[in-house]
Amino acid sequence: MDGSLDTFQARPRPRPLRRRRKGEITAERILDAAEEHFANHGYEGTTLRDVASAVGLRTPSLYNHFDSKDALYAAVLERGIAPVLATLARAAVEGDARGELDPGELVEALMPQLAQRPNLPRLIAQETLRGGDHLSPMLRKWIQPLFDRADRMIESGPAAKRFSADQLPLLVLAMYNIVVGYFSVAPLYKELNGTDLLDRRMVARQTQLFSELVRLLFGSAEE
Amino acid sequence: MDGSLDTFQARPRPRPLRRRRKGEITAERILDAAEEHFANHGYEGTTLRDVASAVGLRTPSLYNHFDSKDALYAAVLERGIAPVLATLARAAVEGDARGELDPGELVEALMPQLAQRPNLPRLIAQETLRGGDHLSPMLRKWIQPLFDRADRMIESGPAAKRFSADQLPLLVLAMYNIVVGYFSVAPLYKELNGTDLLDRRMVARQTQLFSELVRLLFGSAEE
Amino acid sequence: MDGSLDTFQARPRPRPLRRRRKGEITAERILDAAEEHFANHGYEGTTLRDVASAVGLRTPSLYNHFDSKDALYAAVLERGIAPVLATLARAAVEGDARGELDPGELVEALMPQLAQRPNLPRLIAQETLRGGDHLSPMLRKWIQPLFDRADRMIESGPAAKRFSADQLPLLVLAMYNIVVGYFSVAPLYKELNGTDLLDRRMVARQTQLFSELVRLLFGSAEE
Amino acid sequence: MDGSLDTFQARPRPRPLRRRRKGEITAERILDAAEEHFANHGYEGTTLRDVASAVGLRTPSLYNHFDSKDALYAAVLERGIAPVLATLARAAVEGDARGELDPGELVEALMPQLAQRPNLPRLIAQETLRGGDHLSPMLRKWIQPLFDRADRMIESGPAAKRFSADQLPLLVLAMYNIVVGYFSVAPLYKELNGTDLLDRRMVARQTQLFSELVRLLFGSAEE
DNA sequence: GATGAATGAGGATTCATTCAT
DNA sequence: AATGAATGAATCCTCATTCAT
Repeated sequence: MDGSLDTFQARPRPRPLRRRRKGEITAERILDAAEEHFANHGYEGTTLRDVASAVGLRTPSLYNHFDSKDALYAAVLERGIAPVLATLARAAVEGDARGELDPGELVEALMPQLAQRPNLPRLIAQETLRGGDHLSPMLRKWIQPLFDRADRMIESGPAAKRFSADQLPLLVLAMYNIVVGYFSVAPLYKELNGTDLLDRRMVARQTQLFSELVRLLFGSAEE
Repeated sequence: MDGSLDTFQARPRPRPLRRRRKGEITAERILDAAEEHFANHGYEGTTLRDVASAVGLRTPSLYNHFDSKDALYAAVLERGIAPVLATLARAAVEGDARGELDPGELVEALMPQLAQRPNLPRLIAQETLRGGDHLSPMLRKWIQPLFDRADRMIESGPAAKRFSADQLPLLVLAMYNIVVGYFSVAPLYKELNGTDLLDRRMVARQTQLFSELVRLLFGSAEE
Repeated sequence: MDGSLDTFQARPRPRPLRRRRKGEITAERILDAAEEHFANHGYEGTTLRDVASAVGLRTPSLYNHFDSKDALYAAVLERGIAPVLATLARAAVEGDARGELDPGELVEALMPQLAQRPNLPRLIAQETLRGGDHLSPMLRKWIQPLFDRADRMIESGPAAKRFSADQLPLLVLAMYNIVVGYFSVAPLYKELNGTDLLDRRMVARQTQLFSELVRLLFGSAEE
Repeated sequence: MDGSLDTFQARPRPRPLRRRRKGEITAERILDAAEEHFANHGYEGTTLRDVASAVGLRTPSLYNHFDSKDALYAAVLERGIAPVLATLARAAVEGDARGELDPGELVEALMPQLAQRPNLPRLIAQETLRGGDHLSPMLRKWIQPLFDRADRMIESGPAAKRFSADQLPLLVLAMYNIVVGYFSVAPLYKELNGTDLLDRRMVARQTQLFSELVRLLFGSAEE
């Protein structure tokens, strides 16, 4: 439950948790800064100098930790997306176990996680816009099953009664866009409206609204 | 006195299409190419050489038509966004006239328009992600009232009975994200799933789904 | 005394003075603007666009009047320098005729002429700094005899008694620099001190000072 | 506590000159090359490629040492002008101390210094011609007091008896132009006459002539 | 592990010049 | 005679990357 790569990558080593080497810490700080810049300015809009100076380093030092700009980008994506996928996977497994998956529950697990790392969804949005052109193969590997699973989950759920089979994937897509879009729009929204969507209360409100929405659409028919 | 402005503003111009100056045509083609690249790769990810060579020109020739990369970008945004706003404005006016605005109708007017120029929503998404940082003041001027109007429309509509005042703006935002996201995801979706979201049938399906959704949420209570 | 090329080039044609073609007028205006810019910013610092727009034309139109930037530059130099040389030549001839040349007189003839076209000396200064590198051959042809004649004039004058033969050329050079420098410095001087060296009174003062100086150095010994 | 700062701040450092960092040497060589080109071709006539290749570098390497062409230019001016000003200042102080400043002495101190770096006066001439337009504020700061001081020195000197108060500043200007002009003309002079004004003997001769001149004009009245 | 220095590739932009209109 | 459009060449500058220290 400590997030980070471990949740995702099985568990290979006996955990050197005690004290991470200085280098590891630096690498982490680089990843943080890079995530921030990549999320805000996209891949091409981010220069290694930006990243380096955000960490208090000179550009060449980055190469002590990452092989290239591309590698850094991949690492950022990987580190960010892994725990999200883990969450989804866990929810799916549990749902399967219980025989039915409560989509509202899933939402309530996912939203706070994204809210804690709002750069993630924005990063994904950037990638999505790039349209698979520069899309890292890794991401492709992950998004694919995600959509598949979602489709299957829903086809077998109560939503199938309310919408035609044709519409179900589009519905999933819509939900996806609501979530990713919420975080993507946040900075602009704040600048325009003054309201900070990343504020805890706003996130809570959105989570509630969204889970209501999801239950309304996919949930058990009793509503 | 029927000088140049008329040619630009709407009117039954004397001999309109017959022969636009070669330069105007070129400028239009540049705008097309630029829209495509900006939508796919963002501002920084687009090079003037890309644009020029897509039009069959050398880079410096672009400067015969636009003052700078920035000016080109602004022109692309302006040309693209204007008609969309016009649609929205028209719908709003009609709605006001009738005393009530049917959101489903609005959707059914908007979606095909966006589908015809799918770069537009993607362009807006790019801008949104950039977070108002590079956001052209023009865009700011347009988005602001858009949100305001949507909020007001809804507050006075039947949705106000179903959702709390707090949630209404978030609902609007969600609708916005569904639309913009739909087109943003299209290329990637096609690459992953094989389904082309921009295909006429898919757009129709999405339009229908979306307008149902909108009516479900905002529409008259009888549903 | 009407300046212009005629004074210099003997007198070939019967003078189409009646009405110059529009083209000639335009050419003249181009020369004026070019002179201004070349004098202020040097050859490389002047763009044809600057010149053209100072005349209210577009760049390509210049090519209807001059073959190239270089040709324009040469024309500016030629038009400007010719009358000055004519003045000097006339003074020399008269001096020869009288058996002795009064340098003070020469100064008093030259200074007002330069003051009327202060761009000229600045242009020459620019050229001089370029050091013969880009120095138009034409200019070379003119400056050479100028120095020679000055040297001869002085060697045979009373200054030869007061200064060694070695020093005489340097003295001539100094006088040259005083004059050219005066006009070269003018704009900066105005900006720094507020005093406009090109003002009529200042020029008069400088002319008087300078001719005193010249008489003091080169003049008849009785002083 | 004798950490890093001491090494940086002035002090009898342990081994100072032994080995300047390679970068410092390169920067110096860049300054040399830039000075040469700026003096000969002016700011606009100088390309960074010229400078770089004169040092045996590629253009982008210059940016490891100077922030921009402008910054390089400013550095050249600063480095060149500082010692000259120091000389003038020293002379002024000594003159003040003795109660009277011998202008001849000043000349004899200044001329050899300029002769050693003849690019300097040419650089100043270039700047002067540009007329304060691009004139670095730094330069402005320096030239201003220079003229002021010169004026004051002379007003209180014996020259005030020989010339009217009106003429004194013009006299100072003339002296300035003689000096700056001498070096500015040198390359052209050599090409035209064959005589190298920068040759030691010529400089000596000019120095003598000039100091005679100065003494004649400003010096004690006994002449 | 950090960095100063160097550089090839490329990016936006300017410029002189040409040509068809 | 004037100009809109096009362009090769060149300019300043940035960037990712390398390497020696």
